[in-house]
Amino acid sequence: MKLSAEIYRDPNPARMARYFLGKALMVRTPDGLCGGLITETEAYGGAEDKACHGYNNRRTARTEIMFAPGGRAYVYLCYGMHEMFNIVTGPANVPQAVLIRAVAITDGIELIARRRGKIARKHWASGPGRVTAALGITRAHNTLDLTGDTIWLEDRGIVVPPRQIQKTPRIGIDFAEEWIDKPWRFVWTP
DNA sequence: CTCTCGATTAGCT
DNA sequence: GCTAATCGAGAGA
Repeated sequence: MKLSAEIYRDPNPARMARYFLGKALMVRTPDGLCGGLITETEAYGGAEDKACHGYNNRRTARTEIMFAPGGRAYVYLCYGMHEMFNIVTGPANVPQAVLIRAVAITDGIELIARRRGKIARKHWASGPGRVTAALGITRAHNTLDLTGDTIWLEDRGIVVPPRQIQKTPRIGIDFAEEWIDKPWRFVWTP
C-alpha cells in the first residue's frame, strides 16, 4: 500500500534512508506504469550537513523544496546531464532529503527495456542518474507530492533484515570536509 | 553578467 | 583506469 504523508516526517535522515530500502518506488507516465524496489539510498540533511544543498539553511529557488515537510519529490540536474531523484523528509523548515541511488525493477519491464535500449539489465537502475533514466523521472517531477498518483512509494510488506544492509560513507561528496565519512549511504543486497 | 564546477555515466584504453 | 559530455545553480563583481 502507498506510504502516507506522516511516514516521511521522521527528523532523522539516516533512519529514513534506511527505512526506504525495500519499499517500491512507482512512476506513472503517459507511456505507462513502472517501478521497482529501492536498494540503495543516501541521507542528506540538517543545516549542519556540508554535503547537503541546504547546508547552513541556504534557501534558493532550487533548494526551497528541501525545506518543505517530508513527502515531496526533489529532482535536480547534476553534471549538466543527469537528473537526481530525492525524497524530501523530516519536518517543515529543515533541509532534509534521501537520494535514491538504485532500484531493482519489478514493474514495467518492457517499458524500461525500451527506454534503456541495449544497456544490460543489471545497469538499468543502478546509479542515481540511471534510476531517473529508467523510471522516466525528470525535473518536471520536482516538488510533486508523493501521496499523489504520478510518483509514489509503496510498502509491499517486504522485510529487509539488518544483516543484508551495508552502511558506507556517501559517494561523490569529497568537498564536505568532516561530513565526508558519515556512514549515511545504505545498500541492500537481497 | 561571467565564471566555475558538480550527490554521474558511458565508452574507450 | 581515464575522461569527455553538457548546463544551470550559486557566488562574486
